[in-house]
Amino acid sequence: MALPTKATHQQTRVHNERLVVRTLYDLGPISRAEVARLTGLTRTTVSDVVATLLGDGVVREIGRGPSSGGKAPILLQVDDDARLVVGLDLGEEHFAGSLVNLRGEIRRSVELAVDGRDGDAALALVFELLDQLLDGSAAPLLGIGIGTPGLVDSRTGTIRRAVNLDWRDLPLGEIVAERYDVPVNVANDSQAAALAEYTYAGGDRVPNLIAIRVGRGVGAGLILRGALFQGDGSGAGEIGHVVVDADGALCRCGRTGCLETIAGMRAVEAQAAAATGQPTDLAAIRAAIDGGEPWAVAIADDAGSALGRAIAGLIGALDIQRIVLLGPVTDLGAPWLAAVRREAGSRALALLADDVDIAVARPTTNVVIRGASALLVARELGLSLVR
Amino acid sequence: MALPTKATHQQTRVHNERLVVRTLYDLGPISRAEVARLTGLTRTTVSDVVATLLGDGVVREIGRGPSSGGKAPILLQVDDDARLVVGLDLGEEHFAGSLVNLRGEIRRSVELAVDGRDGDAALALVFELLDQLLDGSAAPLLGIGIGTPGLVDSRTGTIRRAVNLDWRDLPLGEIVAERYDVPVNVANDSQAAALAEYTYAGGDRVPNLIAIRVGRGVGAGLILRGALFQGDGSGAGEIGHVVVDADGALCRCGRTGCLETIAGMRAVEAQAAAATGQPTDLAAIRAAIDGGEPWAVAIADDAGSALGRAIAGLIGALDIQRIVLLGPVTDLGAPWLAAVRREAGSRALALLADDVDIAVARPTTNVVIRGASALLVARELGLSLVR
DNA sequence: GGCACTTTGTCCATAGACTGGACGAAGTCG
DNA sequence: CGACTTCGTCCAGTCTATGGACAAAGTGCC
Repeated sequence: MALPTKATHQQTRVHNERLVVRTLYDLGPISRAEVARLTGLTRTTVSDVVATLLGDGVVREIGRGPSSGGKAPILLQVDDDARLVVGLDLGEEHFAGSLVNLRGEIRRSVELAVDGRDGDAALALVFELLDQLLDGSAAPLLGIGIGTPGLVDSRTGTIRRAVNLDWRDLPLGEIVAERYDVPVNVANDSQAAALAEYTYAGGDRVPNLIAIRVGRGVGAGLILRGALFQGDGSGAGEIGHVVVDADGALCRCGRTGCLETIAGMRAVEAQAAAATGQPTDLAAIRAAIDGGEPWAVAIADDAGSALGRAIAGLIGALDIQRIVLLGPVTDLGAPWLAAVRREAGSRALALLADDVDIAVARPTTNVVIRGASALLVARELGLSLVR
Repeated sequence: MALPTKATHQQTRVHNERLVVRTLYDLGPISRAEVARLTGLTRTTVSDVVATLLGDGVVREIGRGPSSGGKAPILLQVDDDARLVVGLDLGEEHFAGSLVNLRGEIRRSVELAVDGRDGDAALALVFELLDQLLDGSAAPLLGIGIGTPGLVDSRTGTIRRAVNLDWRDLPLGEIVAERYDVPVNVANDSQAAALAEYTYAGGDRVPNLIAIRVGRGVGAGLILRGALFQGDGSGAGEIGHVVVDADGALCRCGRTGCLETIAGMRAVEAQAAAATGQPTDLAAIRAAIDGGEPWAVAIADDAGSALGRAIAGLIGALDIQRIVLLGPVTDLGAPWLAAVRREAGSRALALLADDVDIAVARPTTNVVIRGASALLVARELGLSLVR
């Protein structure tokens, strides 16, 4: 059994520094005195820590706040652009990347077409993307976060399997870290989404959260006790291939009746095509739902129900109250979401299900990029997201 | 959002003290110098900490070891009986308890029949059990660990719901802690079992583990990243009430078709009664299975299959490779276990399912008692099992 | 046996970091 | 305008880890 590390004064300091930064980040702009009250640290210590942070440029004084009967407080704020991170989204058709600030706001973006490249050629494309992004960037770079489909071991930064790029056990994190000399974190796309939801939740952050991405595939990212949970083989959250109907349709994974074959984007589109007699994409289905077409509503209900049943299983197993849905299929709108909630609520222990909040994420430019960047932003804030 | 706590010097000290104790506990008898090398602490600090521990009686000097070319080291060892903890198992028919030493060895046991008591009378019985156990005990008591059926919030020690004892939102931990003036930890029986499997696994300890207890109810205890995971509402692992067949039998929770109504002990016995036309308990079913009776094998297969499907969901969601089964229903033996493995293996992503090890726990004297005690032993060693 | 060398455990001065009280600065309120 | 409050800083004090020095107690070689 590996022994944990000893405790030193430096660690105490680092811990408290991060505590102060995080407090300012989440609840800012606030004064030193307020930070002291919130954290339990003395005003002396907070002042000392803040002096360091001001010196590093991570925090700024932005003037006086309203007095509450005494001297007016000097308000402090994290300088969102004091540090930058890179977030990459290695998608199936495009490699996209952005420079992102501490608040997850995108400052510059680059996108390159994959054009069927794989293996080493795909790796070279990653380098090109990074070079373009970093060229002439101003603020110090905290690190690089990478989101990719497939099975990823975030602790080592290894891509265990990414079918379309023909990568297998590729130590991508290590390779990139060496080339650019900054920390690198790698996660799959559902996990990245969960990290984004968690990190950028602001004061509304909760320690346990499930983000479910419903697109071509169905996958979940689990944040448990404030950190990404990946399980023993990096496969935690791979709920898309749990068999929900043994007599169901053949799945690309080789089994039949996986959740993906009922709730996934392709399944939904195939159902719609069968109903209309012609190829029908999600947008068309949504339009039909809005137009009140019964077949479209029924399809949304079916897909949502299947997902809801899977979520009920998650609730029973983990008792997590915040569940965020995202991905293309969420476009199916209210009837779909209602079906998800109905099934999730009625198939788990009532005492647990009643407190669950299932919602669709605010659509943002690029969740994967933001999530990938979150890995590094969180590190600066002392939220060790990967353990 | 609850802010984490600040770091202080005292915490540094506590951390290092525990680090030293754990090193001695796991690798004992060794010298101060060796501890310093293993932990990275200076010899000065280790000496200082050890002085405290000697004063507390937790550690003993047991003479000189062999020299390796210099002054012979003074060997140190944790005194296994320097502290005791109490583990309680509040079962449906009996309340059992034991005094346990730091190594998990049972020193004294007491068992009292419940005889239908509930509410305050049941609470009084807990007190009587504890009084008998503690009467005349020598070594200082570290604390009391309690395992009980039902929904338990381990952080606060509150029993949220225990149907058969008619307890609801009972702050059992607080009550007992106040009466005996020691720390108290409360966990439900599945969680206690998981903790026992984890803590006393010896060199075979893995950070992620699921223990599933199949008796009258079906419940799981989750050890994730080396700590008990309870979810947002203390209900993590309550898989017995996930609906697996919406058209199934009525469950005591009010819904229909919960896992418990198919895989639980009562369901199995009811099936058997229907097949034989007379009341048939688990032992009788087991005998019938051993005798090759088709109806009995079919019942075992049905019950095992349902549990296996639920486990497949867990594997997909969490990718945990060590799953331990325990409780009365495991007596159904090989056909049941085979069904569990078959369904679990064929209904989760093959890449994940292939590495999973599903086994029945070695029957031990009392898993719940040992698990409950583990909570406190681990605390002394600085393995925070509950977070 | 004597000497050089190693290892152990302790002592002591020092440094890093938090604490708590005191104090001036800068507000509010009557 | 004076009493009171709040903010931020300063300073002395305390806790705890650190690193070097040193005596004690071994081993090994000549």
